[in-house]
Amino acid sequence: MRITSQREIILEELQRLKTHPTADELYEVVKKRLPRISIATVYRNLERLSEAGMIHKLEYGGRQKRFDGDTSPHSHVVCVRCGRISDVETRDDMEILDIVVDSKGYQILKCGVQFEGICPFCQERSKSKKD
Amino acid sequence: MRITSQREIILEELQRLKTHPTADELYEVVKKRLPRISIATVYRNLERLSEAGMIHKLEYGGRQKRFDGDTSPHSHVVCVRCGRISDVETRDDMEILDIVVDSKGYQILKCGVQFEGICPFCQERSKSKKD
DNA sequence: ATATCAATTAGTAATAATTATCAAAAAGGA
DNA sequence: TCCTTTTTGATAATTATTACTAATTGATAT
Repeated sequence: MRITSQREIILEELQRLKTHPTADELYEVVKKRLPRISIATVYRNLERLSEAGMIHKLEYGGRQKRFDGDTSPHSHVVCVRCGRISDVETRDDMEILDIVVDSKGYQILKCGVQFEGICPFCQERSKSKKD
Repeated sequence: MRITSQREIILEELQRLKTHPTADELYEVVKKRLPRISIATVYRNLERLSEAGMIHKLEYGGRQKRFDGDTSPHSHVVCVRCGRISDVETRDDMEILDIVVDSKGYQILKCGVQFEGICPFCQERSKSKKD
């Protein structure tokens, strides 16, 4: 993957923001440093960077994808009204109620374990395509 | 909320399916019993029914929303490739590894706690609108 | 430093999913 | 039955994202 100024700055700005921005929110920020950048470049690079594991794509809440420049393991809280995402601090010594109370002012409605993986159909598809 | 045949059948068919269908998948199923139904009616009712808490709207994975007619507490596994969602059995006597192994053939990549709530901004907005 | 060539870009068109609009139809009382 | 409000079907509009293409750029070999 080649290094371009667009790619570098998109990554830099995403890592600096702690807000889990949408593609267009990040576009507005990056545009201040690269006024001629295209929104398509932002989408493309967010996709490539997340494929490379350098950032995380968050597909919870709302219809817009959000992105996280912090790839260290941590939990999120999603606003069911506006789709905003914030980090939730979960240390080993914390009770679940401490987490809920300490959750950045969010009124917590629900919490649960979320699994991500590859379904049997997509596994089968990968095998036949040998990728 | 008035009872219409469209609303009844949408709810019935969603509760019968265990696949967490998208709106258009459910539309195809419902059309067999109500051939003249509009896709907009399906979208509208899924929204109303989930506001009423009679079904759950699942906004994980992929760009299409999925819906669950089973409102009892349970966990999900999301396919990162195709967005398919399946239930995950999590009994109190199960170790996390049992869950992972027993997860309907999914190859589990990630699991973590997911919180949902209302962010401070949306709480404030509710107050001023008095709803 | 220059030539080469695949990767990447800007700009924009196309697509996909969902929501909005509106006149007509149906629901649930009075 | 009549009346009012909700809901519907059909379709237009919107939103978010992806696809396309000619031009540009980055990395490498010369």
